[in-house]
This record gives sequence, C-alpha cells and structure tokens, in this order.
Amino acid sequence: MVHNDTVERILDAASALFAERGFAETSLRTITSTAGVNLAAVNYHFGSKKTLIQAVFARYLQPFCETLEANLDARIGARAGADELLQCLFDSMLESAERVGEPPQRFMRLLGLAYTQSQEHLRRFIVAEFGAHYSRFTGLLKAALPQLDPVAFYWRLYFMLGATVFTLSSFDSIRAILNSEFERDSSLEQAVDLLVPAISGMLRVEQRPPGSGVPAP
Amino acid sequence: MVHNDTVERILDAASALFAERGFAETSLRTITSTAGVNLAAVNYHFGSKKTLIQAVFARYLQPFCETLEANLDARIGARAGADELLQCLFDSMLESAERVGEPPQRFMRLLGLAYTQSQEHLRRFIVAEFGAHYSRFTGLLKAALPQLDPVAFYWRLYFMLGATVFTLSSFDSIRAILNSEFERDSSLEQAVDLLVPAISGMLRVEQRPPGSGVPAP
DNA sequence: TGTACATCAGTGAACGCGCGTTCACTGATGTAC
DNA sequence: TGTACATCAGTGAACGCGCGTTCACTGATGTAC
Repeated sequence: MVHNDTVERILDAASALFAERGFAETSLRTITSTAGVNLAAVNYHFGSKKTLIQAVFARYLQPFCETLEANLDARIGARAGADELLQCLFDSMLESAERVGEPPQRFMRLLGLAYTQSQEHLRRFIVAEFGAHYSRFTGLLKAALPQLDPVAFYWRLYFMLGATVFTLSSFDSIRAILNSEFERDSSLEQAVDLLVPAISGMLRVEQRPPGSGVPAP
Repeated sequence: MVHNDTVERILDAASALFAERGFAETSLRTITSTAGVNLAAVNYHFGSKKTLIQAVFARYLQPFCETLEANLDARIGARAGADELLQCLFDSMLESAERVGEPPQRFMRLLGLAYTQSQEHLRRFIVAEFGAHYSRFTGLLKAALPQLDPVAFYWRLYFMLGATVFTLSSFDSIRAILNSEFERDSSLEQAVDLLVPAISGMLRVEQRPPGSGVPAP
C-alpha cells in the first residue's frame, strides 16, 4: 500500500477515533467524514475495517520496536538492572510516539483496547509483529530479577503491564482530575517519572516462600 | 423491578456475554437467545440496553459495597496498615463474588470495560452507586501512607487499580498460559496472594524528591 | 359462587436505522508504438 | 508528435444485514361486587 495523503488522513482520523471510543463504536462513516475522504476509500486502500485497525497499530508498533531495539543495543549492558530496562522501555515509547507524531497515551489506549475488546485478529497480528521484540525485553528483565521464580515473574509482568497501560491510557482524564482537585498540572513525562520507580519497586519486592500465605497474627 | 426467573436469566447471560465480548459487541438477540427468553423481554423488564448494562453492574456492586463496609468496620482499626487494607479489599471482592455466585474475574473484566468502552452513562452510574464507599477506602489507604504527597498518592492509586483490574480480568488467559508453559495450575486466590504484597510494596516505595529526576550516572 | 374488570409477564412480528461492503464508473497520468 | 490503451486513486449510490426498539396482542392471576 502506497502511503499517500488519503491513506495518512484515514490513519490519523481512525487512530484518534478508535482510541477515544473503541473499535466497534467507531463507524467507517465517522472516520471518513472526519478525515474528509470518501466512504469507499477505506475499503479501497485497506480492504476492510479489520485491516484498517491493524494498519493503525502497525504505524505505532513498527517505529516503537525499531526504537526499542536500537535503545537496548545502545544503552543496555549484559547485566542491566530492572530500573535501567524500564527507563529504556518508556524512553523508547516516548521517542517513537514523537516520531509518529501522535500522543503516547493514544498508543497506550489502543493497546488497552486490543486486550479488552474482542479483536482476536488484532491480538494475533500484534503477537506476529511484536512478539520477538517483546520476548527480548522480558528475557532481559527476567535476568535482572533472578530472585523471582518463573511463575511469580510472569504475574509481575502482568502487574506492570496493567499499571502502565491503564494509567497512561487514562492520562488525559487523570490530568484533568489533578488539575481541578490540586490545581497542579502534569505532563506525561512526570507520570512516567512516578511510574518507573513504583513499578521497579513492585518488581523487586521479596517473594514470599510459596504456601506460607498470610503471616500468622 | 421484581427479580423473577426471567430477570435473573437475562442478568446471568448478559453478565457472561458482556464480560466476554464487550457491550457494543453483544446484541440483545444473543443475550435473549442465550437466556432462553423472548427478545422483547429485555426492553420489557429493563427498559433499554443501557439500563440492562447498569443492572448487571448493580448486581455486583451492591453486595461488594456492603461486604467491604462490613469488613472495614469489623477488621480495620484506626491505624490500619496498607497491607491490611489491601487484604480487606480483596477479601471483600472474593466474598461478594461468591455471594452473587459469579466468578470474581468477571466482575473485574466488567470494571475494566466500564473504563475503556465509551459508556459515559455507566461511569456516572458507578460513581453514584459506589463513590462514597470508594472514598472511604481511599481515605483509609491515604492515612496509611502518610509519606506520599497527595498527587503521588493519586497516581499510585491508579497504578494499583490498573495492575488489579488488568491482571484479574485476564486471569483465565494468564492461567491457560501458565498451564501450558510451566505445567502449573493457578487459582484466583493464589493470584491475589501474589498481587497483594506486590501492590503493597509498590505503594510503599520511597518517593523521590520532586524534580530530582533520574539519578546522575 | 359467578361475573366483569384490572394487572402484569410475556410474545411475535414488524419498524426504521446505521452499518460494512460492493460496484460500475470517472478522470488523471503513464506507456507503447 | 499523435493515438490507443493501461493503470490507478477516487467516487456516488446502492446493497443486504443485524441492530435496538415498539406495539398490538395473549393468557394467567388477582380483585371487586
């Protein structure tokens, strides 16, 4: 597919509208009228709504994976700590969002939707595009946390993913609440600066011996 | 509304199907045929699809709020620690899900959907039904973490909410992956036992002095 | 005890609407000879 | 240089479909007199 002006306008509109409302709740008519293009242009350029959704993801995922790989190569040694790795991950996210020219919270929101909306085709697409890069990162992080057994590490990965995706994808509404409640403005960079040490601390919590349960009173 | 058999069957089917696919992706025809009732019964008993969605939430939220209040009254003293409070919260969630007779991960999934799908009416409904109880809990938790400034505390609340909702709502798929990858079965209670210390550690991480940024190399 | 009426859960069929997709067509640009 | 044809982005109108909702109706049960 040639990336001409019409294609870019459709991707811009679709990305914003999907992030705001979800996939099923956004019609092709809304997308094409926002983009100022003909209704049939989506099917002409992308084939179907499904492949449009995938194309929206690809536009974020490709630069993100490239940036992450480059940053890991450049900045991460053989025995990198969890903190360094997290900083590298979030820096890559911010950098690649800048490159694509769209807010990072939009990408987080789309990622969250990919998990919660029933879009099996999308999860398969993301694993195919992103799986290898994801594995490299989790492998490095696992090596940085040798005290965790594999199952506990796996759960902590999900805790981290949940905290990140949920918080950053809601950044705009959290920011609005903090503004009205504490009269304090926040940037996404500040949110990431709060997130990294919190997650890093969560990952480094000592593991309870299995079966010990709640400490006796 | 009288809670007769038809009403219960509709709520059961709607709760399961919404959690599995989302609100927009689940049609009233699917719900009523799963429940074995007439298509028009939803509008007859609930008025509209919107109010059905709210009724599904009310069936979880009401017992959960009651259980949480009772447990806070019974088990939490004036100077409760974050650990105790979290344990109380998760115990209440498990207890109330048992009372309603549906898996707790379904409730978590619905909560996640309420945040990510564009259902403004639902967020308003949840705040109205649940806001006061939520405030009591967050007030107690804030008192247990006096070292955090209000903004940092607010962000940590979201990290906690994200980790919890995301992980527990994906429990079934995580469980399947752990089974196939490590040949180890997991229960929701085990997941909660891993979640509580991790979140508790995350909440208790020392706060960096504002503006200090990343430590110098 | 019998009759007339009210209430209410439930039903079958249809309504209009917005959806994703398709298709014949246009008009500009490039290519072959 | 001129003509015929091919390619391709884009378009306007229509397609059939599934959606939430409505409505006139049924039949069982309760109530008043």
